[in-house]
Amino acid sequence: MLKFFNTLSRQVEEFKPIEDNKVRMYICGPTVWNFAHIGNFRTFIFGDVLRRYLKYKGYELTHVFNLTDVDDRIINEAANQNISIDEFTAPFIEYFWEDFDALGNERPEVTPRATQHIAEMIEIISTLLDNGHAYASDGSIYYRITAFPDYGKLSRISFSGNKAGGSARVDTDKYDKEDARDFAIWKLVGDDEKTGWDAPFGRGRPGWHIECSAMAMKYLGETFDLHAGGMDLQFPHHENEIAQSEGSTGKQFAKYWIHSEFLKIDDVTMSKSKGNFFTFRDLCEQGYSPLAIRYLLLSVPYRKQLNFTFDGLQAAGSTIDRLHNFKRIVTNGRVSPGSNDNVRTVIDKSLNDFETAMNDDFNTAAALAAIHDLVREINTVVANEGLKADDQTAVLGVLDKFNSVLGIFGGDDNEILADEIEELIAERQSARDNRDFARSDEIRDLLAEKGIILEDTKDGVRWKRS
RNA sequence: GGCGGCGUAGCCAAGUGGUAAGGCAGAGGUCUGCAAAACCUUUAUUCAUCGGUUCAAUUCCGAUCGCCGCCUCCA
Repeated sequence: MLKFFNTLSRQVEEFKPIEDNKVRMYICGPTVWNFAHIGNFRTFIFGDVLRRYLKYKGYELTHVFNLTDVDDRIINEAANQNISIDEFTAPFIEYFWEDFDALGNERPEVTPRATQHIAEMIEIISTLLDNGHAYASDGSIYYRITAFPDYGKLSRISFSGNKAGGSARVDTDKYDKEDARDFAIWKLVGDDEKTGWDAPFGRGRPGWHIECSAMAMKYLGETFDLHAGGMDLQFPHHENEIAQSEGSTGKQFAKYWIHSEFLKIDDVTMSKSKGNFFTFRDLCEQGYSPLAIRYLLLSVPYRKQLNFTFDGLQAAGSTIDRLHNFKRIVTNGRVSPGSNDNVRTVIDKSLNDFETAMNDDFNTAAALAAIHDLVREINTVVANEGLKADDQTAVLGVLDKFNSVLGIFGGDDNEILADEIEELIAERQSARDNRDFARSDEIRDLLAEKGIILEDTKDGVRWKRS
């Protein structure tokens, strides 16, 4: 039974989708030209684990992940360069998916773009104008928060707490709004501007939040199961999505909301000014593997701030090596026929612990501990009595299950070596048998140059890629 | 000023009203012609500090200290 923390109710609840076997889920993606820092990727990796676990639980999934290509900087930059928005954003989008894939994420079912859903946004805005949830003022269309009494139910932000001194920052003089909290849903640009879209209420650009309301309801329906995203989006973005969507339909928007926490870097906030702003590619260029980055980012449960350090990344790399080694040893190890009851017990316990942990608000730290327990126990069996054939199949089977959720074992590494290399390995073995260590060391060095590392064990020689 | 989160071994961290998961690093060991790798074992009388409740608190309550996020534009 899957339980997790629902931001709406502020408590851990059992997950019950609207339809028994289907989950409709929306995750806010990045602005396409400003996505690359590692904090964002924690959100995307958690979103990926979320979708994989729902599939693991047998749900048929429709997962919408939007790419924001409407923002002032994009529109203005494209206009400056005298190219279309699509032409401007295409390279950024391609770059994004490369990173997304390299981190081992599955592509969501639907990946809509805001610029292709302007008509749907206009429709919602028209409804909101008609039913009194929006008004035109000072060249823009604003959402009327006083018309939506539920406003603030997600983030529980109390505007009355803002004080005039200190940090109050709602500047009521700046715009001609009825209420300081009202936010723009359509920003008029005037007829002479090239950059905008025609609408019944005037040529303009959509506000930030309306795109997600439009795309979520288009692909998932007016009410759907699950909406996720980073903590930074909880307010105002998600609060405003609710206001717009529920204001226009009168129905509940998303039943469950999940927000993942952000990163600290060496205990301080990540920011460009602090010089601790990393992108995924920065880290790859420094030699850290994508799987190590993935492991680190999901090793701490999503609701905790994760303290990102290079020591931690190094440690994650070692851990990933150990897990991959384990899979390699089980895959390539010699086995005798039959099975071992103890091994079955270990496997069952590990799988049970894993699912219990994931069911408990996606406790990935505890889920990983269940995997490590399995690794240790099975390694001991391999070292002592050796693995039986049926157990080998069962262990690999459970590893596949873990991997289908967490994606940390990478692809199939049951690689076949070139004949020439196999021959060298065999030749070295016979040289060792003849105590011709000069020749055997020579071959070992030769293979090392080719990126093949040999390991002598009591069960014979093993190899791996360096 | 308002709201929320966090503080557990050298590091990253899970967790619970009944006496501390897991990983990394370290130490010891096994294996080995050597080396490397791999594997195994091991590492907190204690959970920021001080009070309180309780038979019992790291876990509940209060205070203090420290750290982080949101409350503004842009997305």
